[in-house]
Amino acid sequence: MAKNQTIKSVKGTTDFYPEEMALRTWLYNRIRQLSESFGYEEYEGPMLETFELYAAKSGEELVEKQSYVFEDRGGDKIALRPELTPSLARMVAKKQGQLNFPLRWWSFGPFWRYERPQKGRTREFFQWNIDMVGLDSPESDAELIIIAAEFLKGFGLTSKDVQIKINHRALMQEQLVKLGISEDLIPPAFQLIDKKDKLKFEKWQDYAIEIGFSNNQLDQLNELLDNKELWKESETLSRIFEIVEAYGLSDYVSFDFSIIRGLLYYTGTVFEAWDTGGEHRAIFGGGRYDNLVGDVGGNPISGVGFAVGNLVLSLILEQMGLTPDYSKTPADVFVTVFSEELMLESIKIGQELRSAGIKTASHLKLSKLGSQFKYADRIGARLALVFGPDEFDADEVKIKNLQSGDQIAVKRDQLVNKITDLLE
RNA sequence: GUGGGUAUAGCUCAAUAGGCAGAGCUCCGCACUGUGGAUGCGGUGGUUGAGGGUUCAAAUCCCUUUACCCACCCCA
Repeated sequence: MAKNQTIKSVKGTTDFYPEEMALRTWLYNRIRQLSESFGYEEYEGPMLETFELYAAKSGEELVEKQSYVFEDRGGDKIALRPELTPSLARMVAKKQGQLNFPLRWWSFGPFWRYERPQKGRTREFFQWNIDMVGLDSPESDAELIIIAAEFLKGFGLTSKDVQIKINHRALMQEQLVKLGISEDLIPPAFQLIDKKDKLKFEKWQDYAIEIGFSNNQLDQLNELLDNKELWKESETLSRIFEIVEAYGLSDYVSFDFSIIRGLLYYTGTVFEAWDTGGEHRAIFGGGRYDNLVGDVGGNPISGVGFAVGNLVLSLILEQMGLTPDYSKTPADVFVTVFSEELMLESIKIGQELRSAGIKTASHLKLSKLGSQFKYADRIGARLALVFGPDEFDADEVKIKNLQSGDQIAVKRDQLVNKITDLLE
């Protein structure tokens, strides 16, 4: 079939063929296990939300340019969710009186952002979100950072491969005020700091002057950015580092005054994880948000959490050879068909094995034994069964080990036991 | 939204200066009608992304267009 005749997939979406799906499921299972080990419960929000939910607080770029928005048949403005935290806030606000705080919740699902796809970025992607809502303390910030570090460590990534960089928005604000930066210059100042590593130094300085920094303030800002001990000025960060150290994970976590986070709703601790080579974009990002539940109509309640996309993480893991081998074994046992007369009996044999909990695929048409073995080998089956006239007369089934080529005959009534033994 | 690159068989890629569109792998068949992987032989598979132009002749040169990739922006 000619390529230009196949119907195209939607730009920026991913087809999960069995191999890719195996990776996704593997990732999901690790996430579930880790989340549950810290006592977090799985939840899920809708893929569709009102546009209004994001309009307030998610940040202009994300809402105005990157959201999939459409009008439904009733005329309501609907968005495909570009992130989960607002949905979480909405769900918490809705049942606020009935929930046991602090909540420890996690989720893994699809998100959509209308962007130009490139390496580590697609329009449809998956995210792990994990949040604690209803407890505002350095200890709760630290727990999320610990989970993040354990997550990375669990894959075999070392502190030399990845780093979690943390900062605190209140600390930044304080320090900027100390420089005599006026209230309305603070948001642009955050942007400026965010751009420090992205622009050439001279350009960055020009930009600073342009938004209203004095030369003196600029010098002082540079001093701030070079100050690796600045976190000591923040009680919260000090406590977080203390706890992280108690967990033996200090290597993974470092202070970085340039971590800002684009989303507007973060109010306290903010953190991101990066590969130390600086080759990829951020692996995850998160932080504390004080006002979000209040913003969607609930009583103000604080939360902290982070989101990990599947793409950058997968790229890094694959690059470092930390993904599992996908030994493709959809079926451990493959039952061949010898002849028209014996086909039903072969299918029955397959059914017996399945009843015993053995993953079994049956051949469903007459064809040469050779091609049946070939197929069995290709799908990764470990054993192939032959049931022909000779076996029928002797009340036996032949079991062939597809790796070694050895073949044995067993009595029909011992087949399940024998195969169970062989597969162990 | 801005900039760069690529497009030839299912996949990876060739095709001198414009001159018969090819190879490897895969797939299918046979050697091997009760046994897969190895080997050998044979075969299927193409409107060279699409549309137009120049030319005796276009995968190749020109124009238009689409898709994909990469970077910026932004972010997971």
